Amino acid sequence: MRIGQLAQQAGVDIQTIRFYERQGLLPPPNREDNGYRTYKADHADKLLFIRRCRSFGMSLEEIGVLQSYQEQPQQPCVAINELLDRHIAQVRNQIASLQVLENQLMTLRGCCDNERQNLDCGVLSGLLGGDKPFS
Amino acid sequence: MRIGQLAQQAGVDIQTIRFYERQGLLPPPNREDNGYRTYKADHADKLLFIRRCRSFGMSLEEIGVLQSYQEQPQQPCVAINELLDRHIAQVRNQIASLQVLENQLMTLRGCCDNERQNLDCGVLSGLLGGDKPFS
DNA sequence: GCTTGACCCTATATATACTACATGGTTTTT
DNA sequence: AAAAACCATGTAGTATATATAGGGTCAAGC
Ligand SMILES: [Zn+2]
Ligand SMILES: [Zn+2]
Ligand SMILES: [Zn+2]
Ligand SMILES: [Zn+2]
Repeated sequence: MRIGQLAQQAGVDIQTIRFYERQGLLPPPNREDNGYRTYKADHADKLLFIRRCRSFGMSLEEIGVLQSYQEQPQQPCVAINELLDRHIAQVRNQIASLQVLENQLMTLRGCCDNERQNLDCGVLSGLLGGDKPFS
Repeated sequence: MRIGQLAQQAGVDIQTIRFYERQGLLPPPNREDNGYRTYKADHADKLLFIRRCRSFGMSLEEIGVLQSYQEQPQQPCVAINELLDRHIAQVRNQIASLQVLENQLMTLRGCCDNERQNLDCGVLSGLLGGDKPFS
């Protein structure tokens, strides 16, 4: 299988596959005489694993760690679950931060009724910080 | 005022000020004979405006647009409020995406009880995609 | 006069996870 | 044979800074 086929199969850009190889997430495939990469089913599996982890928002570094766990089948899986727990905690932190931000933004938005000049815009005043609409 | 003073006053790294200047968000200040930048109160105001916008999660590009509105005091402020509305909508989209992700992650987390080997870890199986715990 | 430390300058590299381009070689199709 | 499609490497771009390298400037103390 050449890189274009693999890319189409996995729904990934060709460049992305080469990028994962450079990052050490995909092992370097064999090369044909002309230098073309040739992949086997194993590579396709690994690529799908990466993409699946990415769809869960994991970083490439986290994915690399998970791969190393995969290569130690006898080890207790506590480390895997801890990694996932940290990842979930981080997602929750992001959500919480964004919710705080959303509230601040709505307060700011409430400072203008949309029918003024830029000079008197409550939103712009709020951003300038002169009058403080926030406690 | 030199760059170090301005940085301390605004609670910003010196590099960040130079970075904003390169990005066109801060006007190039005058230089002393030795090449040192000298700032006035106006610069401090502009820097605080940028930082305040950043604390609301706005991009540097959005901030640039807001600055251009600021320089047109007579224009109706509708554009400002629309920019803010778009920004709020984007924050809400991010929150929604992250909440979907959080649910998926919790489902995945429920696939393992923490007391197995990596080989049998439900989390790892879920990431490998062989058995599909998701609809 | 000289050293030390604090401050300033530019230019470049790093982080993330790709994506796009430039340039050139190879294969396949027409 | 020519054109289209594919592959290769290497570079640069995205966003928002932060960090480092290597060097110039300035004020104080000895
Ligand atoms: Zn994570
Ligand atoms: Zn307004
Ligand atoms: Zn925005
Ligand atoms: Zn497990």
